[in-house]
Amino acid sequence: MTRLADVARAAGVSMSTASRALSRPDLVASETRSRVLEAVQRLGFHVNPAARALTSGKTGLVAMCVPTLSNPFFAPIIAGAQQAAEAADRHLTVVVTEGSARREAEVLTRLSGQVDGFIIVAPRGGDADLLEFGATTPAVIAERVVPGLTSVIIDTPAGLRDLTGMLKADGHRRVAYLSGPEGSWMDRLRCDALRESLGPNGELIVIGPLPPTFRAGAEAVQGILDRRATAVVAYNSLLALGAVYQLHNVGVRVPEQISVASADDLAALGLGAPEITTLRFDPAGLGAAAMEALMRLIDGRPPAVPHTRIPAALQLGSTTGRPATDV
Amino acid sequence: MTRLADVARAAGVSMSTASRALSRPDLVASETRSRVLEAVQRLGFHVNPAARALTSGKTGLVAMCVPTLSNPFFAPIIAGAQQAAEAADRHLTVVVTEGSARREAEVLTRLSGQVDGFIIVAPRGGDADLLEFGATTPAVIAERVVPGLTSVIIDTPAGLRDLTGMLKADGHRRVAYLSGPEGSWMDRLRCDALRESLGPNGELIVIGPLPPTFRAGAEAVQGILDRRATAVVAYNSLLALGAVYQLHNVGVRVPEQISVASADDLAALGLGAPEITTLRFDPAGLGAAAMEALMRLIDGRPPAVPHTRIPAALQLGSTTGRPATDV
DNA sequence: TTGTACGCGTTATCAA
DNA sequence: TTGATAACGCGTACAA
Repeated sequence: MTRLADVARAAGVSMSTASRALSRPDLVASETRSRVLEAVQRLGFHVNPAARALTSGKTGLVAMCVPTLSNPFFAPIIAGAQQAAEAADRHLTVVVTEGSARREAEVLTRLSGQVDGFIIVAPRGGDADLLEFGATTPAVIAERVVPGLTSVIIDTPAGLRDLTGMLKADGHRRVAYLSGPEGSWMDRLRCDALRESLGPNGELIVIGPLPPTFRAGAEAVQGILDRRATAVVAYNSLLALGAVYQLHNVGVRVPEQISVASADDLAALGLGAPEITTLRFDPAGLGAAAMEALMRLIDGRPPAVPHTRIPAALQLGSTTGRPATDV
Repeated sequence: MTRLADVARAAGVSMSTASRALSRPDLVASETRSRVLEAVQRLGFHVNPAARALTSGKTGLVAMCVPTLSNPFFAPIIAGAQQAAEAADRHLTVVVTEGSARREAEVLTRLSGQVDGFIIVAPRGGDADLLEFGATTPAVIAERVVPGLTSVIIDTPAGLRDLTGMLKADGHRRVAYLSGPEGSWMDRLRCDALRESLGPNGELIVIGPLPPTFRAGAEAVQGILDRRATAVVAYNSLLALGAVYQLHNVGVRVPEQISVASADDLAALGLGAPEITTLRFDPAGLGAAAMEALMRLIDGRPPAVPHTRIPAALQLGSTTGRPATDV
């Protein structure tokens, strides 16, 4: 392993100059700098992250806390963050909190000091706890807004308002919402957006909280039929697909009798075999944006925008339409 | 941040004794050791990985390479490995290779020297390359066997032989296999197991390679019908579910006309709404076993077993049965 | 069995 | 703009 000392010797400068040429190039005469960089190239030098961490306190490691890996929604978010980290020569470590506020707090405590910062995805902890934590450690929140912290979200509520507009225009008034996992902040926001945009003439029937699975979607169908909804909006595509499947099974035609749509897009699972009306967005972009914001925080620069919104566009499928019967 | 020096002072011993009590407990008097451990607990001490890395060369970071995060099969494997790492005070960094042998090689090169070892899941590289890499860096292979390297696999081939036995007993002779992603070593193994256990009187119709998605499963149905298979075995549950869905759509009854089964178990997605006949196993156990084997390798201890097999048990569902028509 | 003293590779402080 | 030097926190000969 070639060390910085070797580079310094080869370039005929002191170690401190060599170090500066790499980490603070602006503080070094350009001629000196190029001599150092040339030596770095020639010797194939890479800084030793451990040694750097020891003095600078920055480990080059960033932690991402996710509630679960079972929900495939998080997969592309992680992948996006990981690529952004890689591009910046950092490592990403993923920790699963199992959707438990307690375990989330434990993880944050245990890891702080071990990593340079956190991306906390869909946190379950209270605003106050998160705010306090974010005051001492660089942290970016994803899929939730905590006033006072940097956050990145996908604007599914806006997309749902578009969706509701379309459903209303099609004549739907009783809409069932297959709600997401318990404790999900984003779920509440989506639910609120639906209820509000449905307006006083509509009725939102909330079914759940539900695990975001195919099976739960199928099992929710009875409730949907009992409550005479003409449209169903599901928290995610697995729920929606399960509902479509079961509606099929019991002989209800989609969309002639009941429309089905989903609030998120699990395109990666290739779930769109019946082209479900859904929201389309860029989850990897969410991950990358969060990582970039976090890196600014770590470097002491202010984040470009405190709250980033990734747009979610309504994508029409074949599972929504005008209801045959008006209730 | 509490340092080892603080622990030593609190326990009334020297730093080197405190250090030994943690890394080489057997070299320390049991009474001293417990005093140190008590102080560690009380002060909430965690070693500084950077400092340790500087002297020991071990970073406490382990990398797990997975082909993709889109396939939910890998999620519980990652979670299992992550928990094992956490239990051993190590970090796990997940890197995605996109199923590309080139990117896989790049990742391994880039990260070696940055991490203590690798868990390479379903690698795409050639045996020789992997063997060469494993000779210089601690590495455990998951879901593939490379002679000369430590590996951990789920024994789906054995499970598939059980499944074939049942299908044969039910009178099936023409079985379609919805094959998995291109380049998957395990896919070949599963395919071979099916063909072999089907015997000379049976016929295996391979459809694919296919992306492991719901949509691909649905789209494969036409081929299944054209080739007059009476049973379908899918590489994973998403494919199987897509097939069941589409068979429904075109009016083919399952299992009366066609049986459907899956070679892996995506229980976490709640995909079992129609209880698909599938193999049941413990993917988190795979991840944990891989991590434990790797930690032995890193510590210079021989792995307990060179090739670990996680059992896969046949789990009967409602999608398989005796075929109505014999061909 | 325990303690002393040094080195790991880098960054930061301060003086030149 | 550059150089000397002192940390950073821990492991480990070596000595006791």
